[in-house]
Amino acid sequence: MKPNPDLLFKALADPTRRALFERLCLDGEATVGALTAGAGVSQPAVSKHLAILKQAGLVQGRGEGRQTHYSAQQGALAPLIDWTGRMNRFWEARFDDLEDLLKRMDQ
Amino acid sequence: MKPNPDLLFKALADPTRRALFERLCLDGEATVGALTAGAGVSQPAVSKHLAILKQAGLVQGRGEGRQTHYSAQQGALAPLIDWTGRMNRFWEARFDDLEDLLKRMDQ
DNA sequence: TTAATTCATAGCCAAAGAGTTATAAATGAT
DNA sequence: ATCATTTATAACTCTTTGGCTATGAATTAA
Repeated sequence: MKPNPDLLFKALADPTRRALFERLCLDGEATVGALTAGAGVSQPAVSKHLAILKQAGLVQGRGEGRQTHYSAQQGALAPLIDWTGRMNRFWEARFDDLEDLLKRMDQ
Repeated sequence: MKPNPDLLFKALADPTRRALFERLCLDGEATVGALTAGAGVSQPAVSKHLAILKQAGLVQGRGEGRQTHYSAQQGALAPLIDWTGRMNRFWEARFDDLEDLLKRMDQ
């Protein structure tokens, strides 16, 4: 239920998968057929990619008749945003230290 | 020189590699030997991972005598932060539309 | 000079991954 | 009831990847 960063990174590492997710983010809901039209791969390939994205918590599928409408899952990127933020923050912390050092040296 | 998101995602998709990068972010510079001690894999494996991280622009190596000091590259995560931000923003846009719709329905 | 240390590269292997075609399962249309 | 459509799964192939050992290249120590 709670998607760890590992699944997210792995899921988004593949360009085809990332393109699918981007499309769902930008254009909203879409059926497998519509997604297959845009992607450069076969329908089974798209279905497999969607399954992986779903497993990672990035998308959800809503069955309606014989077709499945997929959409991006809100908040799914939060762990990624957290992680990148943390890494950046620590770098800035060291940068602040350097600034402090330079300031002290300046006096 | 400008690291595209694909290289970044691919580089950070591997847990060992992500752990190396995290360590460099949190603890600053470290030699290959020191990094190998922490990682659960052989020294050649660490070297290969570092090469990939370097290729992605995530780290840099400073040769000093027979050892190489690696450190996290500042700003390297910017494309990732951009991308996640964009994806999130579009979702929020749709959310705002929904709010507008609900507000209009309310009247 | 010789020996030891540190890192990178080469070469190999097993596992994972992304793609395909074929087909099953479910639904909708005739 | 039959046929068509839509999606998911199965079975397979091929490539990529992450790991290892062995070794080379460069530097430092004895």
